[in-house]
Formats: sequence, structure tokens, C-alpha cells
Amino acid sequence: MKVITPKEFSFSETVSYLNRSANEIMFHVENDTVYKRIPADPEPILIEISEDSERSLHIDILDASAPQVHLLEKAAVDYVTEWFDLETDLAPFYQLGRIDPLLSLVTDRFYGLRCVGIPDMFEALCWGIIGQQINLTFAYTLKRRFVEAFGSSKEWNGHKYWSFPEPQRIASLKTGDLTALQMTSKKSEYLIGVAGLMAEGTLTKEGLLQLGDIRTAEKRLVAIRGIGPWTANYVLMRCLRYPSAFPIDDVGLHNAIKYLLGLSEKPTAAEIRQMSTNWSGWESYATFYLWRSLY
DNA sequence: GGCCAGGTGGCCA
DNA sequence: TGGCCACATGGC
Repeated sequence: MKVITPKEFSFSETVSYLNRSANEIMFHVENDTVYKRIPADPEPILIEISEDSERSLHIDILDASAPQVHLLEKAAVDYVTEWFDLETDLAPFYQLGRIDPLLSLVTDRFYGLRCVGIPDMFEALCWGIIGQQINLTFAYTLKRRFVEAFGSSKEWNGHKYWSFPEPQRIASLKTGDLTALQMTSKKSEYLIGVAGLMAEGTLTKEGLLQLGDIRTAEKRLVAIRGIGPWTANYVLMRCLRYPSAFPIDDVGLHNAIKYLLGLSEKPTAAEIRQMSTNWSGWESYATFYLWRSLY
């Protein structure tokens, strides 16, 4: 299917972002084409996303069973719309880029980049927890081991496409099952605990969204063991899509600011708060663009 | 070999 | 509230 994209969208910037780790397991990029196994009824489907010579986006289902194909096509388009955040109007953000000295260093440079999401909240939470206090390279390694151990996959053209593990599966594990993958025992406890809350239905994406405002959702998340302000805001940003979510403690953000401004030290929390006063309502996009400058 | 990493919980004033 | 500190393991 051909998909209408907004004016301020760049598929090549999206692909650049998706290409940032060769160790990524949840999708595959090859020849400027993106492949991903996504949830669908009655079972996951494999989709291919590419851009034609006129810069239109194309989404195709590679393993569709014929009778359901129309429903599946709609599911695929909806998924990509959510994943690539195609419905957000970026014009106000770019307006900020014209007045904010720090944002101006990234808005033109990465024009058309959108905050790539993690639609599955269990995946977003796990990725946040896995990434706490370890370098990103190792985080990708841990995620790969985690998914290969407890997720499901389908092979297509000699490549394996993975679905993220189900909360029910992780909730049934013992910490030893995860420390065996080199997770710390704390991380293992956090992952199993969050999986339990989602498996029993006390924690859901819909439920958090129904709370209505970001502060209430943040409080609900931070009350969970293993989820602090950074992880909560990371999930609010990449899964629940609150544009004002702001993982201000993020060391990557600190380093991005340091390098972009040529500082000799990382900025303090107070300095970042000061610099971000202009970003009100767009903190998540500001963070995503600043992260992008790191690779 | 030492510092750092997309932090968090727990303790203390 | 805000400031320390232990934690735990790999990357570079």
C-alpha cells in the first residue's frame, strides 16, 4: 500500500535512526528497506517498508494469508503510523528551532526525523529497564539475549524476525533465568515484577492513557519498583507519546548537550532545566533530536 | 586498568 | 525534598 506522509517527514532520517545498532533484534534494515514482524490478528505479520522514487512510503505484507488481507493492510498502516509518529504536526517544533540556540543545532540537520516509538508498552518498559546504567552496546546485547530466549520468531528469506516476549512468559520466570543472560539480579527482579503487573492486567497502556495527563501517568509508573523518573519519562515519550515527556536525567542527553555546545563538562540538572525552558510541550522531540546528534 | 554507562532504591538529614 | 551511596557488569 502507498501511504500518505506529512510534509515534515524524512524516511531516510528514520532509516538512519533505525540503523544505529547492528545488534538490533526487533527489526531489520537492508538496502534502505525496513522489515519488522508486527502484532496482528490472528497472528503476527511480517511487513516491509520502503520509499519510492517520488518519496512516497510503501508498506507491504510479506506473509499475509489471502482472506484477511484488507484487515491486515489496515493494521500494518496503523502500526507504521504509530511507530513513526506520522500524525504529529512538527511545524511548532521547528518554529522553536528558530528561536532556541541549542535546538537550532539539530532541527535543520535532522529535518523530517520523527520520534520513533515503541508501541508495545511491555517492550518499552523492558527496554528502559535493560538500558538503566549500562552502555548502549551492552543494552542491545542484553535485549537480544532476552528476546532470543523468551520471544517467538518466524524465518523469512533466511532471516529471523522476532516478536517481543509476552509478559505472561516473563512473569513466570525466576531471577536466575535472567541473571543467566548477564542481567543484574536487580534488573531481573524489576523485569519479572513489571511483567507480573502487565500479565495480571493491573498495568496496561490503555489504562495509563485513560489517566489523561502525563503527571498522573508518571506517578503511576514511578510507584512501580524498578521504574524511576528516567524510565517513566522514557516510556511516556516513546510509547505513550506524550510530547512533554522529558527524561532529563539521561546521560546521553547530557553528553549531546556537552558536545553540541563544546562544554568541557556535562551540564548540571539545573543548567539543563534552564536550557529547556523554551521547549515546553516539545521536550520529547528535543530529547530525541539531541540523542540523534550522538551517532 | 580505570572510568563510564540511555539509573534506581534505600537511607539519612 | 535533596544528597549520598551501593549496586553489578560490560565496553572501550
